[in-house]
Amino acid sequence: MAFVSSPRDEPPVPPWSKRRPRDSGRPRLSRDAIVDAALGVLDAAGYDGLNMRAVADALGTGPASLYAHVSGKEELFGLMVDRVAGEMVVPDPDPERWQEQVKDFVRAIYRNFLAHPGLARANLGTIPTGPGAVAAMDRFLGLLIAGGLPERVIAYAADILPLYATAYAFEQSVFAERMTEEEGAEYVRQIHDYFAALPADRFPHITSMAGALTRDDPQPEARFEFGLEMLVTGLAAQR
Amino acid sequence: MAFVSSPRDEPPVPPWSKRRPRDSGRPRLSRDAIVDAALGVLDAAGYDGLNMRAVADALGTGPASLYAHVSGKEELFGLMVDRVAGEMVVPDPDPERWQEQVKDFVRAIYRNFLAHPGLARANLGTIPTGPGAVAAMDRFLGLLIAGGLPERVIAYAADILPLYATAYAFEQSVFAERMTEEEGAEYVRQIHDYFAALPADRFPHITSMAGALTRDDPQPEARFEFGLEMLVTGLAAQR
DNA sequence: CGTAGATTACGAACAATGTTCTACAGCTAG
DNA sequence: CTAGCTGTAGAACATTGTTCGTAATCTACG
Repeated sequence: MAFVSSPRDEPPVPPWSKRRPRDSGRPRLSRDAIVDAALGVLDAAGYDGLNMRAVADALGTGPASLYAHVSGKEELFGLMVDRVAGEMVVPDPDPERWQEQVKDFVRAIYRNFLAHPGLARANLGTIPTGPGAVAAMDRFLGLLIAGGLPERVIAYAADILPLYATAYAFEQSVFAERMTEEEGAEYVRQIHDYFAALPADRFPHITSMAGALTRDDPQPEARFEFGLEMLVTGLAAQR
Repeated sequence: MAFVSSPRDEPPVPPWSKRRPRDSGRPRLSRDAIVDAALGVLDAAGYDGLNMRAVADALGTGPASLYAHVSGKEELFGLMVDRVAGEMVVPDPDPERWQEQVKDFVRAIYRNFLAHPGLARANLGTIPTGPGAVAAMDRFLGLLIAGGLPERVIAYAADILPLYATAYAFEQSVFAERMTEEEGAEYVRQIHDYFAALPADRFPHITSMAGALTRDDPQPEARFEFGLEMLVTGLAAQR
């Protein structure tokens, strides 16, 4: 019973299991099947390609049928976020390594949202209260408690660290959706040239730092790690 | 020449200056007038109320007229962000107080985005390159340079600190748009009761920390300040 | 001063999308 | 076997971003 989020007992990794219940005789729909299909559409078509008609098509039905199981697109987003959150594996706390464990958890959030582009957008601005998110949150709190932090600090950190991972993943996925890797590199090059070509008397720092400001963008992970390091360092200072 | 962002020499505070050029004889539209009207609509009707028809109505014209000056909604969002960014005032660097100056700048971003709910959403996932944003960024870099940080650290911090302020403001404004202050307090109370009522054997930390996790939500500034403190502390450790 | 060309304005319409209306099919209870 | 309920789905409605085609206005030049 490691995964409380889902009523199914299957291994949690592939969400494509019951994508098309139409194939067997009965055209039965369900919340789980809809969430599965929606995640499939999201992965295949991105945030802009995720609409109720596309989800219904993936299930071989019409958009109206979804509303018998889901109140609307917003609730569907919430269910998708919770499904992904429920698939997170959080280790048992090891007080000796609490900083590394906390970082690993934040990294996992980041990667999960990158894997499903657009989900980060759905998570921002909600307090996730589904079973999957609650389970992950509880185990995350365990890691912070093992770090010996005061309760108020834990409460703040439990909010701010996931926010950082979500915001960063959101920013990344917006770019990943809008352009390919090569186009992104080309875009960064243009930004670099634009910065370098600005009038140096009015923008002395941007022009002189144009290289440093744009060089590492092909490796966004390094920047993410840097911010994570900043946050956890600041957190450890609160003990 | 304090404000490089706008071609106007008026005081930058009230954006309602040329809201209705229809009143005088000539029905002239302009990018600036459209951005002004859009910011007015955004403040009055929120993110969901901001659409091309509403902006056109505020200018006494039809939606098609806007497309002669603005390529679409996305560009309009970018112009709005840049307008607000250009109104930011960044002090001259004082090496003795660099940490406080950096914090003030991040706070200013946060407040600016809170003042115009929904703009944060438009800023996430873009590298702002308009004149207003570039000017603010350059002066921000000056503050970080005065702190004596290495160049690579400055480049990272210049990206992560605004990202934090933007993400936090985005989260806040989503709630502010969806519910009033009292409704928000009621919602937090419900979350608290939900956390406290969870089965304590499966979610031991959430249940025992339900109070701490939800108590301070009426004062989101404290949480914002805490995260800012974490970041700047971690930043200063990199000197 | 007047005309031609270009720019701007904008009503109308198109396409995409979230959602609801309404009718129908199939299962279950009595 | 019938009544009713639940789930299904085609059609349609409302909203919204955007484009088309035409009219109005301005600018440049003779």
